[in-house]
Parts: sequence; C-alpha cells; structure tokens
Amino acid sequence: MSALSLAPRALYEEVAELLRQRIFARELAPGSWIDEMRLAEEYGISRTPLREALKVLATEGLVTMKMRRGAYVTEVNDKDQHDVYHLLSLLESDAAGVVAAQASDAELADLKSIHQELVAVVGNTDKFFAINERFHMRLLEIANNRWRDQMVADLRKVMKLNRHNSLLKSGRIEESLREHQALLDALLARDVTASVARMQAHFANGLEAAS
Amino acid sequence: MSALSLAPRALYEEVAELLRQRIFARELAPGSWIDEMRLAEEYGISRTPLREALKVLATEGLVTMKMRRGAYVTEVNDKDQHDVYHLLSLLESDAAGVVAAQASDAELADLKSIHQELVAVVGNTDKFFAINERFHMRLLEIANNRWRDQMVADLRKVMKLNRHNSLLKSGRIEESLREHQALLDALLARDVTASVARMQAHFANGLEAAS
DNA sequence: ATTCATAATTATGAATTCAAAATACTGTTT
DNA sequence: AAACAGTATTTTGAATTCATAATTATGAAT
Repeated sequence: MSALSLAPRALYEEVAELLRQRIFARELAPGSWIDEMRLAEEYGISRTPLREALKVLATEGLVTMKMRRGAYVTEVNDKDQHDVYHLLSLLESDAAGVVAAQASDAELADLKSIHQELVAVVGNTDKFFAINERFHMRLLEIANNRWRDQMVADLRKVMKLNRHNSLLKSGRIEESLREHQALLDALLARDVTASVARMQAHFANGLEAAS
Repeated sequence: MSALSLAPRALYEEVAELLRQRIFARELAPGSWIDEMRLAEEYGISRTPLREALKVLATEGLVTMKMRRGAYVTEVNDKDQHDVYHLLSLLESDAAGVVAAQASDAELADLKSIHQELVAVVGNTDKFFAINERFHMRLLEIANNRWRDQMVADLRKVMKLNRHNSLLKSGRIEESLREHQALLDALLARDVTASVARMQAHFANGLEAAS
C-alpha cells in the first residue's frame, strides 16, 4: 500500500520529497525538532535512508543540523524572506533577459501560448496560479541554465517555509496579468533591457509587504 | 593520528570537505566512479557517514548519484562552465549594487583597505589571488544575504571542477587591479548602477575564453 | 519548595550486518 | 576466436546493532 513511484527514485530521495511536503504543509513546523525514530517507523523504513534525506534537506537549507542534537526545520525570518525573494527576482529577471536575447521564435510562441491560457482563466485563482507557475518554469527552461534552475528551485522551497509564501498575492490577479502582458511584449520584441525590467517589476509587486 | 578538527564538525561534514578537496585537486577526476569501501577504509570510517557525505556533495552538484550504481564526480562541460560563471557574475554584481546602496562608511573603508593591500602585492601573484578572494568575500559579507553567500559558495565549488578554474587569469593582474580600482571608486561614490556595471565588467574579463 | 547531584532513559551518530543488483568471471558452444 | 549462458564476486542500498551524548527522572540537601 506504499506509494511507490513508477520511475523508482532512490529511497532517500523519495523520503526527502515526503519530508519537503510535510514541511511546506507546516505539519513539520519551523523550529520544531525532527524525530528520526518516529518518522522512520511511520514510513516503515530504517533510520539510515531517513538520515540521508535529512542531510539533503540540510544542504538545501530546509532543515538545520545541530551536532548531537539532530535536525530541526529551518526558521525563516522576515529578512530571510526578503533576501530570498530578492535573489529569485534577480535570477528570474536575468533569465527573462536571456530569453529575450536567445530564445527561438518557436519558444517565444510557446510562452505566448501559455500567456493566452493565463488570460483565459483569469477568473479562476487556482488555475491562474498553476498556469502562472508554468509560465515561469517554461521561461527558465528556455533560458537553459540548469544551475540557475536548481538555485531557483531551492529558493522557492525556502520561500515555501514562510507562512506568507504566495509568490502571487490573490487580489491582484488583474494587476499580475497586466505585468505578464508587458513582460511578454518585451520578450516578443526581443528587448533585453525591457524584459529584465518587466520581470523585476513583476517581482517587485509580488511580495507581501514584509520589510 | 587522524586529523580531528578542534571545532568538531559532524563526521559526515568532515568527510564531505575531504572529498571536496580531492575532487578539486582532481585526485578524484570528473567522470570517475567513487569507491565507497575503498574510501571508507582509507579514512578509517564506516560507509555510513561517507554515504551521507556523498548525498551532500550530490545536492551541491559536485557528484552525481546513479541509482544502484553509486556516485561519480560530476563532469562540467564548457556550457556548464559558462552558465555557472554567468550566475556568479550576476550574483556578485548585484551584491556590489547592494553594497553601494547600503554599506556603512566603515564597511566601505574596510573594502578600501583591502584594496590597498591588493595594490601593495601587485608583484606577487599568489598573494594577489588570496587578497582578491578576500575582497570578494568581504563584499559579499557586507551585502549581507546568507542565501546568496551559500549560492556563490556552491557555484565557486562547481567552477573548481573545471581545469580552467581560475577566476582570475594570471597575466592580467594589472588589468584586474584597474577594474578593482574602478569598482572601488563606484562603491565609494555609492553609485549603484556603476558598481553593478564595474563588477560585471570585472567578471566579463575574467573568464578564459570558453564559449 | 528549590536546587543540585546522580542515575535512568532516550535519541543521535556511526559501525556492522544483511539483501539484492550489477559486474566480472568461467566454461561451453558455435 | 567470438558470443553466450550461467555462476561467482563485488558493490550498493538499507536494516540492524552498538556506543555514547543529551535529556529526563529521581532523590538528597539546603
């Protein structure tokens, strides 16, 4: 009855992902200690792969290892939140510039098509979030820098640690859509400077006031 | 006779650092498989902490885990090299902008003082490298974003995987010094845009032609 | 009742053991 | 000699066991 994945990842990877889910769901709350024996028993595995997973999460910054004390979920304060968001903005803005400069016409058309999906679901917040996410992912994919992708993925995980984690405030869907439109226009015009600026603006408006 | 550190890190951390050293020294070459038993025996430890260390290195990108095959040292091709360098440039340039905007006068004076050390050792390549490194480190420290620091540290590790790893070509010490001077001037003038531009220029000239 | 010292318990860190997959080896067949 | 099948060996993945640090519980002294 265990939820084996079909493409069998290593067990420690599987466990790391399960732990991430529970951390993001705040079932494992920031600051709380992680009980190895309890979790291993719960997952029906030994402590060995669980501890390996914890080392991965520690390297990602999701948990913190304390010598001879074990691991606790990393606490992200407002400054951390701000700092991480700043980096996300920097990396994704740069990606937008790269896309404006280097994307093929087909790739830009792809982004345009995703944007049109976005327009189509402007009334449905959940779908809007999902497609918005897809747009950003696709943009990064087109920018074609796996190291940046990894960093963005890690930073987004850290963002999720915070209670105010939405990269997109509800209530500003329309505003967000306009920003997206402006970004898309800049991309289609292959205007690097403008693309960077539009993405920056999109991010600047996106974060909850948390300074 | 083992080299115990005085501030006792966790064993897996210790081992991870030892492995990094050997990877950077190309004693463990890119593409080569890592023999767990051999290394564990060599270090006089069990495979358990060694395997934990490998998971850390895998998360950092230095090694790649292959299911049921173990770990091999990540191979970094020219595109990777270029991509990583691009991100380093982006992150450190942004840091320069932050420093120009937010550093205290004392912190700027500190950078100025390090720069003067740099001027003083312009004939000694090794010392120049070391102090140059310190300048960049101090700048990041002043920019005060631990998440960026972590990312820069990881990216620098990956850069070290490549044979052409110097972030500073020898033979262009004088040129590099001029760039540093220009950067420092921009910082002292608290000119954000210029500081970013100067740091970008410094990086643009720094990488071996590898595109 | 509070504080301190000591003992018992618990949880972590690391070694060892076990299971099973991948690789290497051997001998046979063509 | 090359290709293959089948076996033996090696190596990884994961569970178990063991050692010890940290915490909790207990009880004496003030």
